[in-house]
Formats: sequence, C-alpha cells, structure tokens
Amino acid sequence: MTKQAALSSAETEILNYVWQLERATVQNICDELPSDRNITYATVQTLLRRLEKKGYVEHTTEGKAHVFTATVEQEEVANQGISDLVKKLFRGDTSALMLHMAKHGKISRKDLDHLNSLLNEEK
Amino acid sequence: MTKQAALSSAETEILNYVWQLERATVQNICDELPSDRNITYATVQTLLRRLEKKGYVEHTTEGKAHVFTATVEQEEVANQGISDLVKKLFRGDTSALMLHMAKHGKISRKDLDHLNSLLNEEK
DNA sequence: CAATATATCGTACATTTGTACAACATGTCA
DNA sequence: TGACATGTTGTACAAATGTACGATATATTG
Repeated sequence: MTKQAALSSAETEILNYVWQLERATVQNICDELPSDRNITYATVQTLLRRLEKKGYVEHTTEGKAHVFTATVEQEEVANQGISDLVKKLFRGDTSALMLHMAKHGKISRKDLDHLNSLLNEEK
Repeated sequence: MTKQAALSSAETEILNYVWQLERATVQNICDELPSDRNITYATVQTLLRRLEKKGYVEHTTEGKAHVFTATVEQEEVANQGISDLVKKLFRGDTSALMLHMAKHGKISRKDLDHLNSLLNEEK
C-alpha cells in the first residue's frame, strides 16, 4: 500500500512469469519465454532487479542463484491497471468500459450468464 | 491502421481533450485542464506536436494559432488500450477481465441488466 | 584443487516521456 | 504603422524504459 512506483510494460511481462512460477530464477523465466521474444538473460535480470527495487518481488539466494518471489498479488496489480485504464480512457467510469466492451463484441452471452450467477450468489 | 506509435500517458490525456473539444487550440486545452494539473502551455504544445508526429491529430492554421483535430477515433484507441491491458494482465483472455471486475465489485446489477438488453437486441 | 559453467553486479547507452524556456513570428489595436 | 499580446519553433534536460556487455564471484566436477 506504500505507493509503489508504476510498472513498466516489460516489467509487467516479467512479473507475470514470477506469479506463474511462484518461485523463479532468471533462468527459469528465460526458459518460459516464447522463442520469438528476443531478449537476453541479462535483460531479464535487469528487469527483475528493477522489480525488486520497486518492491514487487524479493529474492533469496539458493546456491549461487537468486530465487525471486512476488510480494504483491496479481489481483492488486490488475486492479491498479484497470483503474488506470478506466481513468485514462473512460473518465473513470467503469460502466463505460463495460459498455464499450459489449459494443465491440468482447462480451459473450456466456460471459454474461456467468457474471449473472456470480452477482446472484452474493449475499 | 498504419501501425501507430503507442500513446504515452500524458499524450492520451491531451488527446482526450481534443476528442472532447473536437477542434482545439493549445489555449482551449489549457483552459479545460483542472487547476490542480500543473502543466504549462508549452508542455501541452509539445504533447500536441508529438501526437501529430505519431499521427493521432492533425492541424490547420487559423489566424496565428493551430487548430487541432483528432485523426483517430476514441473507440479505436480504447480498443487498443483494452487489448493491451488484457494481454498484459489476463493472458489475452477478455473473459478473465470481466470476471476480475465482477469479483471486485466493479460491475453492478444495473450494468449487467443493461448489457443483457444490449446483447439481446443484437440481430 | 583447479578448471569450467553459470550467476550476479556494475555499467552503459539509445529512446521515450514529462516538462519547459528562450527566441522568433504574426495578428491586432490604438 | 508600430507596439503589444499571443503563437509557434527550436531546443533542452532529467528520469524512466528497453536492452545488454564485461568483469567478477561461486558452485560443481574431474
């Protein structure tokens, strides 16, 4: 909650792998990267260093390698991201985002039914 | 459609005013800015110059001032923004975004009803 | 234990982004 | 028409971002 520095695009990309792997070394992440993502080991390392400085991950040393783990939840970061987007593109109006998505066919009947039951089962 | 350079945060902010005003001079935009947004005339000008170079606005000269108009629609930019967000935070899965929003109380019963009728009236 | 493979660390460097000043140009009004 | 107000242009500069090299440290294994 301590007002974290914003995540850059590349940082977010890497953070996703940390979430996914739960515990990840630089190498682990490099192994996960799709082959068309041309980025070196050194770059992944720099991004992890920056993520740590910004407070999104931390590490312990295991053997000679660093094992990184996330210190923030995906949920939190997602909330922040959505909130920023909505602020930037829909004057802070979340309903406007929904509407936009519906108009552009991003919401299916199935999604809607699902959401409906979700809302219903809430106390 | 010509693969535009991405919009920065400050650029998006200014582009929103261009959409809103339809035709806007630097001064017009400065007048619209909330008083707590401390940014100079010169900065707005620079951002408009960059928006033009990136192809999001164009201008005509009227008197001694430039009058800017958008060359892309808000809808397009919104789509791009959503798509980027979903890619970054929900592995490209739009439904996951919806679900997230529902879980976090960003979707109201009212929104849902509205979306429902929207989906229904579609041919 | 020495050589090898593999890590990290310090640094670097070109771009992009956010912000803005100073100089120059040009309508406008007395 | 000349001064004034208001525009634009060129330029700058620090911080953030994306990317990565070279030097150094350290497990591992023959």
